[in-house]
Amino acid sequence: MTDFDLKEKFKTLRREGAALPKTFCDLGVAFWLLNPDEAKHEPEYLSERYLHTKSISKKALAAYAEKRLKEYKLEALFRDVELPLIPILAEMELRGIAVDRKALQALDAELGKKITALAKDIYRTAGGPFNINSPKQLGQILFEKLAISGEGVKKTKGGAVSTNIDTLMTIKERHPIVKYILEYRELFKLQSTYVKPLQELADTNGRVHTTYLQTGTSTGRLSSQNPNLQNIPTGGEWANRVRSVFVPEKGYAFVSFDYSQIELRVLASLCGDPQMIKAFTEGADIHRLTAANVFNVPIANVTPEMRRLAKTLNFGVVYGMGAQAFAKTSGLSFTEAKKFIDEYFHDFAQVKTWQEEIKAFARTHGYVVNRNGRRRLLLHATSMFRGEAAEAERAAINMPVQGLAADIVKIAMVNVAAEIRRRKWDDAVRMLLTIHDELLFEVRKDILKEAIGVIQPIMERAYTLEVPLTVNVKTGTTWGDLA
DNA sequence: CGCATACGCGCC
DNA sequence: AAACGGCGCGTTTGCG
Repeated sequence: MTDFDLKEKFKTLRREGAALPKTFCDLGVAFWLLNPDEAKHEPEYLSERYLHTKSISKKALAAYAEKRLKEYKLEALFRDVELPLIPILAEMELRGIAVDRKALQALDAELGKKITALAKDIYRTAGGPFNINSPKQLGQILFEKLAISGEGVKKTKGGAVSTNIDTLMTIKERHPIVKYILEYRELFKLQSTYVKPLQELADTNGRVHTTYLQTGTSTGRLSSQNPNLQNIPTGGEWANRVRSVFVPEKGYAFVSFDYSQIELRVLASLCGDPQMIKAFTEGADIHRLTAANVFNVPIANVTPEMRRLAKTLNFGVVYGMGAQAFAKTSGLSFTEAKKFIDEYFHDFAQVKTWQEEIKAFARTHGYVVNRNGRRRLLLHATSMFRGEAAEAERAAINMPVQGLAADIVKIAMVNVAAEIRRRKWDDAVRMLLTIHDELLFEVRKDILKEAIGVIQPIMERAYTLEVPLTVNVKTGTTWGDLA
């Protein structure tokens, strides 16, 4: 079977109780691999774009895709990872994940009361009602009507005063209304983005079914929509209440498996930095190591504050962060931030070397590839607009890292699914969600321990890097209380 | 009225 | 002066 959007077709077949084809080829996925930034993957568009004809021939498109996948050395990734993933995603989407509708209803009501009360506080303090959800109106109230000092407050792209979290935090002590706004924002966000939609989207069995977009990112990751189950709040009291509405079926427990520092391990492997490799190989705390290096202190003398900064630095490096951004997220001055970044690249020189190499590659070739041949076009790498070129360079630095991490998770999903099938655990061990570096399962309680013993090593051996992959396992009775 | 955009914010 | 990679989605606002 050769077609576009096979996942949807597989779902239909499964709903009808029909068997899935043994061999299949998804042209949408194929063309996405060839150029993941291509917005459209419909046959009409692709025929015209690549075959220069208005007539649509799946055969011709398939032949073309096959030729190009071979040329780009993407066949293995396509055949062994992306294609086998399709029926797995179809199964996950069909299965869905259960939400506790009573708990959602109660949370909705509770949030509603809190939000109403906060709105009253805000109107009273502001001297009259306005639309708190309108950044424009809020900005006028804060900086004109209440005349709060706008010192140190950034403007938005459109030129208006920003009212985002950062702004509100900096002016928090300048007026009592600000802390009401902050709390209102948090609760309104939770209610409107999560609590209300989840109730709408739950089916008659109380399960919500996300849709995974296999061709939705430029780096190789999956994305999730309608609802997006990859951005459910985590941490914080209210966020945890939201997460806790996700529950396993009766007789099952949730088990989550998350890769520890997968992107940093990938980075260490790609650049071959001896210190980083040693740290991961020995199971050391990478953020402590970084802190010890950039602060020039022994590991034992690293304070929590030093570690916190080092952690920000480590993540930032993967994204191609500059001093400005580091200063902003860390609270350091620009000069201090720059000093630490320079120190970081001095201590981890191979990271710098690798970044320069990949940037040069992007400039020379107009694209980058990761270890599995996954590619991303970056035609702006040679742009004469500095901002545009810098953006492409950051993408060049990030894609091989994020993309390889994505490959590893996908390979793990394929291998785990195969083992579940081999053991005839299809109904007992259900892969429910994939959240970039984490897989969430619901597992029948009687085989909980056994299933963990099977899944964890498969994930840890999914891919061979220069450093070990480690997977943390947690279990729980809701998604909010995994331990 | 629907639609696109700006803004803001949730996650990895 | 200088915006760190990748996403999806809510509300508001202005447009046709």
